Amino acid sequence: MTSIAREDYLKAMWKLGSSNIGTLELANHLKVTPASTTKMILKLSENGLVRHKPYKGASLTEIGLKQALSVVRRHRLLETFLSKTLGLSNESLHVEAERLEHALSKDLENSIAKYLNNPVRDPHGHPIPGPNGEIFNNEDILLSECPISSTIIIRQVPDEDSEILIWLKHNGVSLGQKMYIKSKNNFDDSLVVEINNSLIEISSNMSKLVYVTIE
Amino acid sequence: MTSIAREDYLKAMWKLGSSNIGTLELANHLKVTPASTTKMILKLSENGLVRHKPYKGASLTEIGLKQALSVVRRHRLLETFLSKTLGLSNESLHVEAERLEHALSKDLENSIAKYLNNPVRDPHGHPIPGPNGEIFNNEDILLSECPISSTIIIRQVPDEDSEILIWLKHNGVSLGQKMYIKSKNNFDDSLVVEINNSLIEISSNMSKLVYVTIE
DNA sequence: TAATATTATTAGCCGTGGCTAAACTTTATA
DNA sequence: TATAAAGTTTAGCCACGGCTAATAATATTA
Repeated sequence: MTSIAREDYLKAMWKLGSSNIGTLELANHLKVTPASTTKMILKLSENGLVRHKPYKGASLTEIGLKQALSVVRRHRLLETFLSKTLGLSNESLHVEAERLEHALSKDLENSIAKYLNNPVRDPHGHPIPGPNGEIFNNEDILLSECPISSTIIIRQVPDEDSEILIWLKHNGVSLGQKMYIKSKNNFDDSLVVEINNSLIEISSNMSKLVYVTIE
Repeated sequence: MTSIAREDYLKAMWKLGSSNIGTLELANHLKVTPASTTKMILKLSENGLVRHKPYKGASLTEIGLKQALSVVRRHRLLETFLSKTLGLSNESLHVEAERLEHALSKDLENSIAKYLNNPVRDPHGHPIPGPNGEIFNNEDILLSECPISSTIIIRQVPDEDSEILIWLKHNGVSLGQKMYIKSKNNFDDSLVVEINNSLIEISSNMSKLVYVTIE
């Protein structure tokens, strides 16, 4: 009744937000056709994991959400585990965890969590849901929404799309890093920030993928 | 074209020996019906991984063998890795590795092998095939075949069937352990061995599952 | 050797999770 | 508001990997 495909759908829905997820949106995210997506949504709906209003969109039920968070937990624990033991680069962590997350038993999940001292953030700074789906209160805000002249600390970077990760690394942007926001370009919303006494420009797209706290 | 099921068939065939593997035998090992097994054998045969003579039995081709050994390598590396990092008990290692082995990328396999310094034996003493299927010359012999009055060292214990593992542990039989073979019962082939100055009886079944070297 | 038991294969079904093509809603635009 | 475009669903196909029931080949044993 659970399967890799189903877990992938649930996780994708969780990533796409809380309600009214479009079939096309979900299909694109999973790289399958909309027809396949509709079919799966109906299946998950029958099983009480998803709410679905035809032509209007879908969303996770409580049970579906819990299962989605279980997958996310396994994913992020695996990233943390592989990072700590093997020292894999941040760019490769995601894709490896993506394959392994479906094969992790509850026992092994528990062992890994214990080994890591029940971490609440993964190597990208993302919160790791607890064993019952509890997620700590996440007060981080998007870099793009920070006021000018504030000093901020990088808290979360994406785990997918390794190009961005490589760009970030190349420009010395890593978790825990402090930056000072110098100015914002009103035309394209790009930022100029000071980091280690040097100035770098951060595009609007980029600044919408990075979460920070204001110091 | 590869899949979990196919990998399971290949690995099972490897375990069952080199040639003329019966459909029923394979089916029982995999806990599927003989009909399913025939079907899969035909598929694998079409793909050049298996040789098959109808009603006569099946065996792995060179390519099939290589793929089987790749699965075995992943399995044994995972057991070694989980044992070293998480300190899992020998009894639980097998079942966890069984699930993960199919989700291990070549990259991650390499990382783990490197991390472990390219081990040639897993925690049960089984040889770990190399990245191209090379397996070191295994000179261990079955405990059941040792002459009386020989001193031997335990080299390999089963990784499945945790009852046996628990019995072994309970009786102080672990890898590297020395024993002296006192006597053999000619009726049931059970052995009496001396281990840490105490005598234990080892049934014939058991002694056919443990590999040793003679000191 | 003939009857029987064992083992293997074939035929045909099922659920899963993809796909394409066609039909149907909803939304946007002229 | 009528039409076009975009998004969604349905219908029907396919490969995979199970299953049962029926048939066929091989082995055993009387």
